[in-house]
Amino acid sequence: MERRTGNGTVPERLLATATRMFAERGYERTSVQEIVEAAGVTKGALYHYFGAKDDLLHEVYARVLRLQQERLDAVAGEDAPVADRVRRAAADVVVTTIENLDDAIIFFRSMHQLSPEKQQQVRAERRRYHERFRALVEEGQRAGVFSDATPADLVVDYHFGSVHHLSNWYRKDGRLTPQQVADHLADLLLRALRP
Amino acid sequence: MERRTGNGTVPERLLATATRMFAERGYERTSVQEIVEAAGVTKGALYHYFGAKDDLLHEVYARVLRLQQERLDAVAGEDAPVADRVRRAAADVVVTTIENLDDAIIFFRSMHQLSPEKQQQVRAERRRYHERFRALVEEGQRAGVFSDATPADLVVDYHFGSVHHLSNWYRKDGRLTPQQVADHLADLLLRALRP
Amino acid sequence: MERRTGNGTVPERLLATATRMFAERGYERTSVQEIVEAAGVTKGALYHYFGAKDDLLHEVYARVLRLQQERLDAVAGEDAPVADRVRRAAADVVVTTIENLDDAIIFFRSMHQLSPEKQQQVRAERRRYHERFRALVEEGQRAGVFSDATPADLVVDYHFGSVHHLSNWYRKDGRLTPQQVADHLADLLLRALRP
Amino acid sequence: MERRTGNGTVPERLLATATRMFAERGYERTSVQEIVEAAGVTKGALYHYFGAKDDLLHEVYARVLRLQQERLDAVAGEDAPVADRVRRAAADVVVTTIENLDDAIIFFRSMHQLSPEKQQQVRAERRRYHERFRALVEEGQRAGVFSDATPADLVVDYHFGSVHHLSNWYRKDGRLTPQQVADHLADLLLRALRP
DNA sequence: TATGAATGAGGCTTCATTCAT
DNA sequence: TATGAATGAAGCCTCATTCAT
Repeated sequence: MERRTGNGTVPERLLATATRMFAERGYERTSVQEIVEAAGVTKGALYHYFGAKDDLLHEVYARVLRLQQERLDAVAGEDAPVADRVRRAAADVVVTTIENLDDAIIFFRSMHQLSPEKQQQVRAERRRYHERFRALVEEGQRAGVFSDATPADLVVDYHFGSVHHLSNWYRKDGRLTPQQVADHLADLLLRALRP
Repeated sequence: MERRTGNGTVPERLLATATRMFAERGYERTSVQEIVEAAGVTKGALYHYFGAKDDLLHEVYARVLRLQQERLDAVAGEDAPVADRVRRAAADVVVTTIENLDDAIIFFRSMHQLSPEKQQQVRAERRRYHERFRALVEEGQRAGVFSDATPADLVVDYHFGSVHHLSNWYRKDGRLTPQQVADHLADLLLRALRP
Repeated sequence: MERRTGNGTVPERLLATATRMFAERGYERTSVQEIVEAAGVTKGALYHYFGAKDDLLHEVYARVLRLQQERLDAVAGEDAPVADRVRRAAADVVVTTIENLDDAIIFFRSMHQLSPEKQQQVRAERRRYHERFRALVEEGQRAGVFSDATPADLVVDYHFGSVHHLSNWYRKDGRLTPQQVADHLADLLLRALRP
Repeated sequence: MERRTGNGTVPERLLATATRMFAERGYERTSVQEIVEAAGVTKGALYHYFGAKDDLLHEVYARVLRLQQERLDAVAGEDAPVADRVRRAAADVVVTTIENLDDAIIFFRSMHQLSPEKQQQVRAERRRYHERFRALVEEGQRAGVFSDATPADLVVDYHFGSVHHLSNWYRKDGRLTPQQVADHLADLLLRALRP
């Protein structure tokens, strides 16, 4: 039976603590000892639930990827004009990224700390996400609602660059709400795609 | 007098080696021992020229920042319509980023490994660059050649996100040349800014 | 549970070994590597119990200070004429210093190797000891059993100089027993204090 | 020809700088690099004049020992009652110690940093000094002007303990002048020796 | 006389992981 | 399920000394 001493189960607490600390100081600068102390458990407990330190990191990636893929699949599958779906997908990924900014910071900074196999796996899932988004853009280009001056691949990378970059500049206490930022960035994308 | 064994002076060789290795495996996963072995010198020699491991990292940043600021200042100061200058600046930063992709990979991934003071310094210089670029966009907005639907700040972050992101997807052996990528990305920016 | 291989627990063995080696060769000339080898454990074990090399040194100081303060407090609080109490305190500190000569050697030679904070702390406790002893001398001066030709402060430093100096000349195999040395030194002090 | 760039010749400047730094931070915590920088010369220059770092330390010892032996020989050889000569010798060593407090700090703290041969040599010269002083005390004991309750050896160590200890408590800005301290300490010694 | 780049050995500390309990 | 003492490898850095110039 899982013990509960703070909020959530032990593995949940460990993952939440690790996420926060990895985002604050970086993966390599956060020791296992510090994580277990902050989570209020012992090393033995951590190794009971996670085989290695980088399993914690991998869990963060898995969580982010799962969430974003689900959101994209949902939006892409809606019954709406393609331009609307692209706009909503573009804005949605901004909002969820901001809402999980710690995850995003880790995501774009620590991937090379994963073991090669796990990196491979993460890259494959990211590609799947990219492909899905690209398909949406291409659908719009074929339909003539988007300019096809720029290859869809590049368009996707263009937009996702700005999403990654959020972790470098967005501040919770800034003057724009997550939704406002999302609307602006989606708007820039749509304007760039105007025929 | 500086000794030469191999190409360049010892500090040059150390910096070049470190740059390559930091880009390949990340700063934390590259040991000082590995750097000096690859550069063919001893640890003592490294510490004769660099006070600490993160001085090597700081040098990479200084080099990138100096180069990009110079290029931007040159382009921004030209005697040409503002839209042309923005397009050239936007494309130029893409080309120089691709030409120094190792630097870029390091730049966007390892800044938090710098000591707090060095981070401060780098952040200040980045801000200066950002401000210069933003001023250019605002100039275009005031002149009416660019839409002012989006705050100039956000526009700059939008574009620079895509520049940062280059280090995640651009491959030297891909099908687009650096100049082609640059033209596409600058074009996307300009299209997004159309009134 | 604490492991035992040899005499005492691991931290006890480490401290005993370090004390001996610091006294023999000095703190700076004793490496952590040598300590753990002599104690039959690994470096990791040492750092499991002591946060830094100078924690070992600090422990020596803490032990000496605690012991001497306890002895002084006990003697000073006795119900006996003040001259007797001073004589006993003066002799007692000589005996315990000789009985812990390694500690004493370290004490008077290595204090400046402690971190500034730990030095501060040690200094504060030494002062407390000094004050207690000085109060005793002043009591005798006020009572007229001691000459007040010399400030009590100086008297205390005079006597303690000879205690410190023991670590420079006393040899276990010399012709005087610890008690004989103690009696002589206490006698010198009391004779110097005769009105 | 010896170059002069600051005050004194290069070797003089080096020795003066090293003395100050050894006293302030300790021998081991002062690097050769720091000494040469503070003295305004280069490493090559230091090694031109001194064969090794610990030659600097040895010079400090040689200087102290030479000076004190000269003073003691002069006082002891005077034509005056033995009690007066002892009092003057006892006071004189206090004054010269305070006047060269840096030397004294080093002397009583760093001897074990010398090479074994140099330690041996220093010990031999100290013994010579000790013997001369002891002879003086014994002369007084035989003459009946001093009590012989305490062995002369112990009397000398008693007094010299207080001299060593000066480096632990004496402050230039304290309320007693060097001469006052010297008089008090010599007085304590003479009072202790009263028959 | 002096330079200062370079050496090479060694110093202290950190840390992910294991394992007997 | 968990503990936490212990391991062992590796990490960054310091420094006295040498030597070609």
